Amino acid sequence: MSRTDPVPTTGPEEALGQHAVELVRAAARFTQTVGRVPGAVYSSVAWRVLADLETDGPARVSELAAEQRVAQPTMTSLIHRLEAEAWVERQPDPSDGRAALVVLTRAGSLALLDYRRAAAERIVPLLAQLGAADQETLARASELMQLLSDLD
Amino acid sequence: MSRTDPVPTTGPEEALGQHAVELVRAAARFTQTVGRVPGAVYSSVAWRVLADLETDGPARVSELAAEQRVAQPTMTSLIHRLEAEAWVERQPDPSDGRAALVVLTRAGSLALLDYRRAAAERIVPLLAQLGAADQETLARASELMQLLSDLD
DNA sequence: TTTTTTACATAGACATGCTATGCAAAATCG
DNA sequence: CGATTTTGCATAGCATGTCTATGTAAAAAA
Repeated sequence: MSRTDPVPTTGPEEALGQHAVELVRAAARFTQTVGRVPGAVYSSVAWRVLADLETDGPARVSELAAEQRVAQPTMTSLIHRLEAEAWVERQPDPSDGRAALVVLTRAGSLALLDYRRAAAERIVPLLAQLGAADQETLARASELMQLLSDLD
Repeated sequence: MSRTDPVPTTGPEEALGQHAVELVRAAARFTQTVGRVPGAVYSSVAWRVLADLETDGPARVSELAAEQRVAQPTMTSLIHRLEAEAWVERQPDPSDGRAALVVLTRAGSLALLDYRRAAAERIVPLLAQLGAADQETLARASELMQLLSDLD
């Protein structure tokens, strides 16, 4: 198979598809390059779990796995790591002997606060280089991306 | 350390910071939930490397690492995996005996095409549920996220 | 020509993700 | 009510993805 033969491109009727692919690419690249917080060891899933626990209170492992779209064993091992950091605690669920309730600790809240501070420090200078209209566009896009994530 | 003591929140002057954190969170979650293509084994970095090779032609390992904001050994091992898939080839750089030029193969182009098709199939139905104005907002946000990634 | 720098590979560590499977508790069924 | 099925989580085992530290060979500089 030669490297020089052209590969057919998509037709002009698929503008929405190209927008879709472009959006995923841009969001992934943005997450990769801008969204990395210096010194942060854990993935964005970890921080979103902590944020969800802060917002919604204690939750089961399987609930967290479903929310974050990861397999249950993946969430089990993440929770174990967060437990080792003392950022969450595991409590028995009084209404179900099989389940465990994952609870955010104060140390977890503080770690989340530090993470958010570091993320803001990193990104605000970039956003500040944009005009007000573009900043507004990105704010609205945040809502839309959240909405699409929920739709999924 | 109790779990119930409140953690102080940020002041009202930091609206831009909250927007910044929200944007990162939304982009990361969108990438995690919507951007996952069923059956895709490799990370989004892998697909972006292939896309960059397609757009810009052969590149060195260290160039690719810098572009994707990963360490050089990370890119080395990724290129080895892509080479095992026959999606890229390594060619000696005629002008530098140390360097290796990474070249996209036709199989790599086809794999990229399949990936884009699968991604579009996954995301277009979601985008189609939005109004034209929101679709336009997301298209502009794609450009802005790319711009911010480049600024970084 | 010798030294330093550069480009890439290797080693080793750990996080993140998956599937398959095990175990114990809850729920269901006969 | 006892037996079976389902459910919630843990464990095992594997591959990817990421890092830092270090090695090697070629190029560049001294």
